[in-house]
Amino acid sequence: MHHNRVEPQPTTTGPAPPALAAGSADVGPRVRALREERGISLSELARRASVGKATLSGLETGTRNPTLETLQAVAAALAVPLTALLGGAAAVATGALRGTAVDIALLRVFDDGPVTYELYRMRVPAGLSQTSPAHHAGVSEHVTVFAGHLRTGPLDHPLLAGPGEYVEWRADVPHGYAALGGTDVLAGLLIRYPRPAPR
Amino acid sequence: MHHNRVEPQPTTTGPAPPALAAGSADVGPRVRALREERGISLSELARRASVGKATLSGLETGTRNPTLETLQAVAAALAVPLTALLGGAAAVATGALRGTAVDIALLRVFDDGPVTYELYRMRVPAGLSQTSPAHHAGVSEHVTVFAGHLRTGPLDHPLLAGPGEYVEWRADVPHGYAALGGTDVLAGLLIRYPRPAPR
DNA sequence: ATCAACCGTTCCGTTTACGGAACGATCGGA
DNA sequence: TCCGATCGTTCCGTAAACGGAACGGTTGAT
Repeated sequence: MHHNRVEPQPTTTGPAPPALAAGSADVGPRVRALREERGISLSELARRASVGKATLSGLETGTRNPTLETLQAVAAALAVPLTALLGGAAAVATGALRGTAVDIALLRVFDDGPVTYELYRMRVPAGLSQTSPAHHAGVSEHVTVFAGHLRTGPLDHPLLAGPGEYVEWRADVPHGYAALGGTDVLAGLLIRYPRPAPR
Repeated sequence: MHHNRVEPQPTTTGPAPPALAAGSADVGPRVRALREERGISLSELARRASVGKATLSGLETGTRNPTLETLQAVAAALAVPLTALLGGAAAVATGALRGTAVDIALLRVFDDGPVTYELYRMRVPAGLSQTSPAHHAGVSEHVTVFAGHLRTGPLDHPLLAGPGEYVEWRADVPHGYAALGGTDVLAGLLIRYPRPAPR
């Protein structure tokens, strides 16, 4: 590793960042996979991206710590979004796993002044269901179903949504999620928190 | 610029990649915005991310070309996905810079085997419209409208979608986005890039 | 008015990612 | 069986990103 100084922790202010494993950096294997998928050689890709073979070799084998510029050049030569090289990598600090039946991943938090939005991608395995306790007053949930058939919303007033459909409800009561029929449900979930706690 | 050698073009094989404007690298402003959103100082963020103030200053002002490691450390300290720092950056090889009318933010990339998905949140100001050039063959776009009324899709076969509605189309032709009526359109946009399209 | 604390930038020596040029290995065609 | 072409890795000098320390500017308490 590189700049992992031992940090005697002068810590004037903050309690220092969480350890957060370097993680997220299987960029090398990803690039190599994308390249081989296209059936082109390391030399050829280096040529197309206008980077040195040494650079690309070091990137793929993980023995170097590439610059943004290098990553951009390689992504362009592979004709993929730059972000594809960093892929599932995301591994956010906040990554929240909520319960077992529902596979839910926090995509992004928007802090729009007096309101906070949390955007999730949610997958409910076929036939499974899960309940969730009430949130604070004013919180609402907004679900867009992409695949499967979902029963969701307050436990005493459930809502149904199929592919392409959108439902929303006030989430200050206990609510649930259930996948109906034989297919998994894939959906986007947006939770709106009025007047949230900072951070 | 940095490694923009004049390229006498030995060109054994490929015709070399398109120029591809460095683009995509408004990383600095984005980091600064995220930091100020949280109300923390440059010094404080540098401390939390365990990077030098000089490094962070150079990153935010765009006078340095950060390494992946630096970007990861900063993203972690900001508690956002690494991809969020590269955000609208998505300006891919597809050359799809989406211009001024549509305010579009990359939320997340899913790399599911042979396909890449990009999830965006999109806002089209009331009354405005914008067109976008064709993407690669096989690329499709999927829009879920949350608010407002959107006219979108291929220029010669436009689609309409109101709140909660979902539309999709093949994006390998020129297409557009327009907000109808008096309200802004807020929508989720999912772009699907099928993988292998080697030369 | 003074001063300590902090801000963001700039300077500087060290570390390291960079491209080019080697290297041995592998593969086809003469 | 050569042998030229290309493969991916390694070596090397250069360019630049790095962290630390200084800088001047601003703020708030004494």
